[in-house]
Amino acid sequence: MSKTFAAVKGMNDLLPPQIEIWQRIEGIARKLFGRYGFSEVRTPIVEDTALFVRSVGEVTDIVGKEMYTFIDKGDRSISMRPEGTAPAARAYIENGVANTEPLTRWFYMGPMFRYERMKTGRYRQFYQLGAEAYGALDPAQDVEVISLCHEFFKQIGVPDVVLHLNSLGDGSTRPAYLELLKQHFLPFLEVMSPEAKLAYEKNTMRLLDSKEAALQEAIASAPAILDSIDEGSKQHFADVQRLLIKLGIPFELDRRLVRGLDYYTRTTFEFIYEPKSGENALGTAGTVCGGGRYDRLVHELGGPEKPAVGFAMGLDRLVLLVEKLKGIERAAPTLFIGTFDGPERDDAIALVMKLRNEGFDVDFDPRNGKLPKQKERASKVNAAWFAAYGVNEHTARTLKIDNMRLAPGAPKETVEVALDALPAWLNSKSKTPS
RNA sequence: GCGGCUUUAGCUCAACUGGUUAGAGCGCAGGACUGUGACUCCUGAGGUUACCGGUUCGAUCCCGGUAAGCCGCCCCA
Repeated sequence: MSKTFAAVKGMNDLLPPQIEIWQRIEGIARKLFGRYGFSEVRTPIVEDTALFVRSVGEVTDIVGKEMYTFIDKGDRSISMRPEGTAPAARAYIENGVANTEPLTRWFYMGPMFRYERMKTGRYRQFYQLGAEAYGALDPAQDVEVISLCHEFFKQIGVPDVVLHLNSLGDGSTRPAYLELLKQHFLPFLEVMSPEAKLAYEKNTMRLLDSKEAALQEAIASAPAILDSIDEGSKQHFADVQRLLIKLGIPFELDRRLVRGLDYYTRTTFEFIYEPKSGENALGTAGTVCGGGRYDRLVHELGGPEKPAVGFAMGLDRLVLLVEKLKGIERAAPTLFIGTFDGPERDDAIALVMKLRNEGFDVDFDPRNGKLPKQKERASKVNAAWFAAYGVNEHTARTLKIDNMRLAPGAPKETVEVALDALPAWLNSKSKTPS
């Protein structure tokens, strides 16, 4: 016996029937994002390590300890992308897109890689769907992007996703605010865990979304960044809220929402799954989408001064929710054709292929076998209709087609359709899957 | 990275305080019914009890290690 292999920890096979959920979600995304004016881009899985160090931030966990980094044969430091914003920005700059159009709206979907401790909905190879809008400073751009997320959750059928909103300001007032925060948390240094102390030193704002029990009181009384941001950002944020209300998109102001990546400025938001009743299938990993404005990133990466807003959604979590909430809707053939031994079998097979090539969902059992078995198979794949094709049908040029979606015990329903009339008949049936 | 829990058939789970052919339901395969599914009945296949080691006359059960999965922290989508 030779050794059997298992997928690398944290990386999963996506197989039928679950894959159908992925395809459905991705299909909805392509249509909806397209309608919002966003075009798809695909960037490489790996990038120069320095790209992520510069954009995501050297002290973040993502860059500090979670990247899959290696030296390639040309002695370059390469990293598998841990997120999609930096690669998109790199592509935007490298291809000089800003020179060809003043406003650019992109979306991407694909695998990202982070070496993390696994949990439900959190894997080392995970899938993100993200959007980036470059070139508009106007609050309308923030709101367009948020509206896109909002509508997307609606269309894929995931309710109870709550929009949390905050603003981090344009950065000019941040040093002063950080000083204020440090003052505030100073008396609590003794009760902090080592991790929290580290955060205090390196990334003080992160303390605001810590779940440490000893810090909850300190967090509740901490100064809000919203109170110390610059006037321009305040006005911007007010406009964003006004527009959201106009669009009927509910939101909650969340002063603790700071987000981890260094590049965020002004508006930041998260969509968090918060079911009103019952268990939360995602536990504490309820953030299903995170995003915001990053007006300086493009310039900091060597590009032109271009403001930008974007977000990234974790598809793994959404698939989990859709599966739990709606189950899996399998694609099913409209018509299943049973075959027999004998010369007419070739004609039956030819008929199946012809109908398929004309655009109909028609299936058969390539193993042939007994007719009851074939009909059982038709039932298993949830075919809507079943017809045998043998010598009788071949000479009569007519199929007797049984309805396979009757309630158990209901009287049989059989229709006779001439072979020539099959395409027309299928056309009338193909849009009625129970 | 830290703390805790878990792992038995393809799936969901059993097996008294360690006791010798590890069971069930679902699913899968075949038959009852050689040209018509579902319901019913019968039959069958499928397990080194995650892996490695220890204690014991004897381990699915107790102990240790490893791996994978789950919960919380951390982090984040």
